[in-house]
Amino acid sequence: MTRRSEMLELAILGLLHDSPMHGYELRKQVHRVLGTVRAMSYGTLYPRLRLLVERGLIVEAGAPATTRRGRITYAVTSAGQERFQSLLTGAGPNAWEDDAFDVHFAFFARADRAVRLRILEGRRARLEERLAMFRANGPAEGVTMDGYAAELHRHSLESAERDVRWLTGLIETERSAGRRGVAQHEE
Amino acid sequence: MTRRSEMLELAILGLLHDSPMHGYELRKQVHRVLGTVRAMSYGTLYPRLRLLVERGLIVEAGAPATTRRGRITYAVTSAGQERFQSLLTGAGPNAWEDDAFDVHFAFFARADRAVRLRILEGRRARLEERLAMFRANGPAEGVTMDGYAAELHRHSLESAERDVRWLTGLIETERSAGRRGVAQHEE
DNA sequence: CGTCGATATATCGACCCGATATATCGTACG
DNA sequence: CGTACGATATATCGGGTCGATATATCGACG
Repeated sequence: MTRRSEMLELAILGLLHDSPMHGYELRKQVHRVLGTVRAMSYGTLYPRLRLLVERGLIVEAGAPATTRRGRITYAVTSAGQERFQSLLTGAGPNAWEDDAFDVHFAFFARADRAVRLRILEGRRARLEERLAMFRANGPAEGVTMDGYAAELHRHSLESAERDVRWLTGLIETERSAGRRGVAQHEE
Repeated sequence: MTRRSEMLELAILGLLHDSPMHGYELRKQVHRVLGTVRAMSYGTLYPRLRLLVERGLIVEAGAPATTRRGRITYAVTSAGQERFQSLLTGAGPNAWEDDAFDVHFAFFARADRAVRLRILEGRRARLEERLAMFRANGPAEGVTMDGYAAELHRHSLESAERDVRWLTGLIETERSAGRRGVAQHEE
């Protein structure tokens, strides 16, 4: 299991939990959550669905009468539910990376506050680490940069700083909700 | 040549033009331009360097006296320069995508204004297209979204909108510089 | 002079992407 | 009706990327 394939598995299991569907529809949903860029190709999705069936995490669940020819509807099994939970709540440093973070975040309603805080803080730490590295070889240092390279550097820095502020706000919300014993964002 | 490999080739040729270097240093520079996320692994870089040598776009150029054992310094050939220019200025829709756009932008000083404008406008159009798709299946529509999914959606939208404004500013600058016959950002 | 972390290249297996092939469904139009 | 067309839907393949690992040298420090 690579980082990427773990993330895709989490996305598939999480979306199928919301409601059973077939591959084509599933991919559209992944696009919705992840954006067009980081989403999954058919060449990845269909083989993976079969693999998940083999491993007993999902099953073909189409009611033959209502199912159009050529369509295969999938649903999560209880083993799949467990796998989803362990991927979501047992999230390690893999979940700090860009695309994996988004998928985890999208399913935050199904994780408790401790897990949410751990992922948010890990993500923020990762971004700050990257910011430090990025600032270290800015245009001020020995590195030569023309106007465009410097502008790109500035803009990237600004975007990352904005994301850090966003995360800080979310962390603060989780913490204050915890203090008051209120779950503000629950489903 | 896939989209990704074209982008990596552009990055390698462009960075080696600035100054000859060996693979390890080259990768650090790619990291600097692209950020840690979208950069290139060694398993991609080293085979590609050898391929570029085979194709005559770069040469091993280490002065044996000043070169540490085990180091191979590369420099662009004139064929490599031409390839760089054709990749940069002949940029098609591939250059509208996230990582490819960044690399092209980093080398803008070596493209003329017409090319820069074409890439900036293409990039903006791609982002706006994505924004439209993204807005279309927001939380308002039939799609059910809990608080976290909605928050992710909102934040992604905001980031993309910010990038569009950034591009619009850059386009305006290029246009007004053109009108006044001034090349503000030139090296 | 010995150890340790940074520098540097090379290679391999797992597996992801993008393109393509194939077929069916919905529907609009004469 | 029927037929043409775009959207829906699954399947597969080759090219190529990633991440891990192996190997070895350099520089600094005590």
